[in-house]
Amino acid sequence: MAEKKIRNMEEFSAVSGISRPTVSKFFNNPDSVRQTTRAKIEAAVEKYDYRPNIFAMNQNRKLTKNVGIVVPLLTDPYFAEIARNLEQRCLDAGYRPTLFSAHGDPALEVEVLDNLRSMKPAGVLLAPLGRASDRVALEKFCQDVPTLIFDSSVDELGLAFVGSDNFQFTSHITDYLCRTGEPPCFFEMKTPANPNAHRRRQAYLDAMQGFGHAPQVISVAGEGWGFEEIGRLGGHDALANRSFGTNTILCSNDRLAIGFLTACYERNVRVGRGADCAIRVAGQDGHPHSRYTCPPLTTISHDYDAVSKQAAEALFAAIDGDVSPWKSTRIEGKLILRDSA
Amino acid sequence: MAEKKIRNMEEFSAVSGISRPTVSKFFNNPDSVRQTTRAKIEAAVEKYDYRPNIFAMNQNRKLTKNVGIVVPLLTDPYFAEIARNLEQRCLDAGYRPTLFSAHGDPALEVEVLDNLRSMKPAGVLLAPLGRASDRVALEKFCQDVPTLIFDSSVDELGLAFVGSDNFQFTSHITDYLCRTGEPPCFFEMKTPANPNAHRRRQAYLDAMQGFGHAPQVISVAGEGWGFEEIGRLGGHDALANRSFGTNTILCSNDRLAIGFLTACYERNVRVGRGADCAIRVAGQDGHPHSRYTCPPLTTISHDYDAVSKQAAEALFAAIDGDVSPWKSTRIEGKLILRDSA
DNA sequence: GCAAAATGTTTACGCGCGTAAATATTTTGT
DNA sequence: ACAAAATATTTACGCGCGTAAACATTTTGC
Repeated sequence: MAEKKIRNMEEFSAVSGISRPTVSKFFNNPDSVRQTTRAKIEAAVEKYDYRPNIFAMNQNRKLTKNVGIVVPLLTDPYFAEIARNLEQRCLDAGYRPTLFSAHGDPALEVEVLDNLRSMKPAGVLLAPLGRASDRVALEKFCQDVPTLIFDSSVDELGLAFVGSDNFQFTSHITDYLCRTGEPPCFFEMKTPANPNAHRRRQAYLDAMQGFGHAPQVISVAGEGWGFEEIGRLGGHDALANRSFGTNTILCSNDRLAIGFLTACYERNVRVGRGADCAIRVAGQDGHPHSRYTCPPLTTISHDYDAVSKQAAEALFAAIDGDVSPWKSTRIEGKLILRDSA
Repeated sequence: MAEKKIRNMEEFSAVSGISRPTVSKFFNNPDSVRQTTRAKIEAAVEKYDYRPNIFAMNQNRKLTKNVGIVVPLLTDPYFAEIARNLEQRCLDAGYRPTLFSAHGDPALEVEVLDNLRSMKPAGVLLAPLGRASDRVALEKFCQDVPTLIFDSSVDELGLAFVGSDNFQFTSHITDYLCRTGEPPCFFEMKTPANPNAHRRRQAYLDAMQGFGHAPQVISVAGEGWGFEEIGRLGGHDALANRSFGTNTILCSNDRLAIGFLTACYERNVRVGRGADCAIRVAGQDGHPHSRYTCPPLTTISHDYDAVSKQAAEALFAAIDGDVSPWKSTRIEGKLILRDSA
């Protein structure tokens, strides 16, 4: 290092002893040049700390190495965690990931996609807002940009869908709850943000029927993405009105459960599976925080690794020209037994 | 809309009836052209949905409108929240923010900065990893790119520092705890990730001395960014060994406190300020999750709005040519009284 | 060792826009 | 209404790199 500063690929090609077009090829794909020349170029890169100008690079290439990662709400640790996972996979595959969040706002989601479009991304990993999304805008975007939908499915949008198997999630945990105590009531938002919630409710109803139990769904009011507060307030109401027919509550998701646990605490309702406990509470998602509630929350966890792996690989395959038809991949969750149920 | 597609600024200038250089000026700064021409261009933008190619735009401009926002760990809701705040302010000011996370890894932090450099950002808002950061790399970066440091100060790095007043944080909450019950013990990590922790410990020691109480610091082992688990494990140890001289625990930060509360729960230690409670626990940060612990966590909260506002404004001022000398702005926190203490 | 295949070099052009200079047109102040 | 100031237009070049074509060189297989 510490040689004179290289200003552009022309100068770099001079000092590296390799012609500019070949250098250009190298930066597009190091494997596209001979091993010996690759070594020479890499040595020069090391020595002169040269990097091609990304703006000039991307200007003429029809497809860049950019990949957009869009989530509905980055302040939700679940999305932050899956985004982190995806980001790493993009990096490992030689792409340049960029993170975006709609922050729960449909207008912002559209804005983000518009912005993304101008980056000519090779592909996009998109977790839509769900119900609130501007369907037309999403469809238009997916027509222009190879987009893989994850977390929350919207019809047959994009290249494919990869997410968790919400039916299995709820079946499995309902099953567990039924076999270890009273059958659960289902605690959910009346107007959930995304369609996974509907699947979970349906899976609950199916599972209860399978067991021959009468299902009971408690739907609480509340809009937006402040799930904990919705769960807390709704929990207070439901507990005050003795809405629950059994002593077991299955929440539609962990954030709702976290709020519900707070309501229980505030009402002095002891939660857990011990003899001295009044109710059992379970969540769904394997939220990073669920380990640290009091009591620690029994839940069924997304397989973060598997979801992000399948999603990333499917997108990369599509970018590389794979034109398999739309399909939906749903990955099973794992039950995490803790003290709350 | 729905006219033929405009391919570049040349074509756009034709249909808008304004010369290309003027159109170019407009996109650089809409206020730099006459109102009448601005209206014409904006009408054409609306009609043809044209947007200049950002790669071509940024190629020749010495300074782009890009702003990087770098945090140590985006999966921490505290950083996610402050990043969201900053992002919005950048957008409002007409910049193009891009979010980055070092994911707790010093090597990744350097990589992020390297990546950022190639984006020729007008400025960067950087919350360093802290102790683990590659000091030399940071300094070099700050020399090349106008960088405002926030959250965690590193000497007199960058343009300026904006963050919370950690001395005030700890003084204030120590004060509160002393006046409402037994004086607090201080619960912290032995090798904290960032320098704020040292300030907090010192502020605790000072405050206790001011009250004439004997301070007691419990430093627990643990590396990395899994604060909750460190707090939980350390909490178990400390409780088992009866390390606490008083019934009041002030945690160095909320995530540590959250883990500590879990340890209390697991050991059947009742937390709160009621007569039937064994200990009081308080945190520091106003973590988004602190409202939903059991019991809800008494803490002292960052003024997210004020920090992000001051940080963003200071950066924008510097970008606009303001060359005021380095300074440190520290913003006071607000006590949030809840049930835990 | 030789021809075929693979890879590299030379040359040349274009991408879409920033920007400078000279000139033309409009707006402003009085 | 007129000169001065402000703003637009015309013309032209350059940024740094992608990429195509024709050609030269190296590598590979047998």
